[in-house]
Amino acid sequence: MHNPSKKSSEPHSLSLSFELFNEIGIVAQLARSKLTDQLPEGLMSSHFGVLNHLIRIGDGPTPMKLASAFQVPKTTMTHTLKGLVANQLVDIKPCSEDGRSKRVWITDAGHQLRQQTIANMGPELAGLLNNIPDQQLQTMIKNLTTIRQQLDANRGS
Amino acid sequence: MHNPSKKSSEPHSLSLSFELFNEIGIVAQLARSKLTDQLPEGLMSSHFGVLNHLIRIGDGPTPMKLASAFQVPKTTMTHTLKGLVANQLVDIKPCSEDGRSKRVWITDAGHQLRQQTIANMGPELAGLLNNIPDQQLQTMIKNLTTIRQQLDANRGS
DNA sequence: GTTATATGGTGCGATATCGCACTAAATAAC
DNA sequence: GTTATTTAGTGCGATATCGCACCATATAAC
Repeated sequence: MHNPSKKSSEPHSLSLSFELFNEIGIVAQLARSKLTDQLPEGLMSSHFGVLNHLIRIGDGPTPMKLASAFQVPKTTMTHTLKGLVANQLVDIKPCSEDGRSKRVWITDAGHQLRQQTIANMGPELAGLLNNIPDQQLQTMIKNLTTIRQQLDANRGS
Repeated sequence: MHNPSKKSSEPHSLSLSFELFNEIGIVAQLARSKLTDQLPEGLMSSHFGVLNHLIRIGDGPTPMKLASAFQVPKTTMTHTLKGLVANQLVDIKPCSEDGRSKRVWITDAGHQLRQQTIANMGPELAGLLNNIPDQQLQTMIKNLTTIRQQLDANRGS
C-alpha cells in the first residue's frame, strides 16, 4: 500500500487526499449519530460540541468566537445557544467591554451533562480504538490538529 | 507526548479517545463547509457524497444501501436522492429483482460534476496534507477505515 | 395456500442549518 | 464632532435532516 518511491515533500495524490477526507467525514457522521443517541431529548451534537468547547478552551467566549471555532454561520450559533439557554446549560450575559457582544458561560448543569455524556460514551469510543497502537493514536490527533489549524487559518479564501 | 509505559493492549484514556473524535468532527465540519462552497447552487456535501460513493463503490446500489453506507435515516437519503434526480445527476430505476427496491445510477453529468469538484478541491486538500509524511497518511486512512467498519458493525447497539 | 413478520421506500411534521436582510454598537475617515 | 465602514447579533424564509407513521413487497411460519 505504501509507495516508497515518493518523497515526503511531494504532494500526495489527489485520490489519496480525497480518500482521507472521505473517511473523516464518514467517521464523523457515525460518531455524531451515536452521540446524538446518547444525549437527552432535544439536544444535538451541536449543543454538546459547545459545552465541550467551553470546558476545553475556557469559559466566557462571545457567540461569534464560538461560531468561528466551529466554522458555522452566526445564525446557526445563535440558534444552538438558544437551545442551550432553554435547557439552562449555559448562561448568556452582555459583554461589559463591547456593547454589541455577549458572553457565554457554562452552568453547573451544563458541566454535569458534559461529564455524564463523556462517561457514557467514553468506554465505547475507547473500545473502537483498542486495535490502534497508542503512538498511532497520538500521531493521528497531532496530524488532525495540524489540518484543522490550516483549515482554520485560510477560512476566508 | 507518547507514554511508553502503556501497553498497546490497554484501553486508551477516555480523554484521548474523546479528543480524537472531537478533532475528527471539527475537521469534517470545516471540510464540509469548503466542499459546499465549491458545489453549484442547490447542492450540498450530502449530494456530492452520494456521487462520490457511486464512483468509488460502484453503480446501481439501492437507496437503502446508500443510507446504510452514510449511516443516515432512510428518509434523509430519499430526500438527498430527490435533489440529485432533480439536477439530473443520477437516475433511479425500479429493481427488477425486488419489487420494493429501486436502484441508483450516476449520469454522465453526475460523473462530470464529481470529476470537476475533485479537480477544483483536490489541490487545496492535498496542500493541507503536505506536512504529513506519506506513511502517516496511509496509516491514518487505515485506522479511520478500521474505526468506521467497527462503528458500522454495531450500529444497532 | 394463509397469515405473520421483516424490509424498502415515501409522506409528513418538527427541528437544524443556512443565506439574506436588518439593527445596534464600535471603529475609521474626514 | 459627523459620516462611513466594520462587526456582533438576530429575525425570517428556504432547505436539510430526522423520527414516526404508513404502504407495498418480500420472506417466514404454519
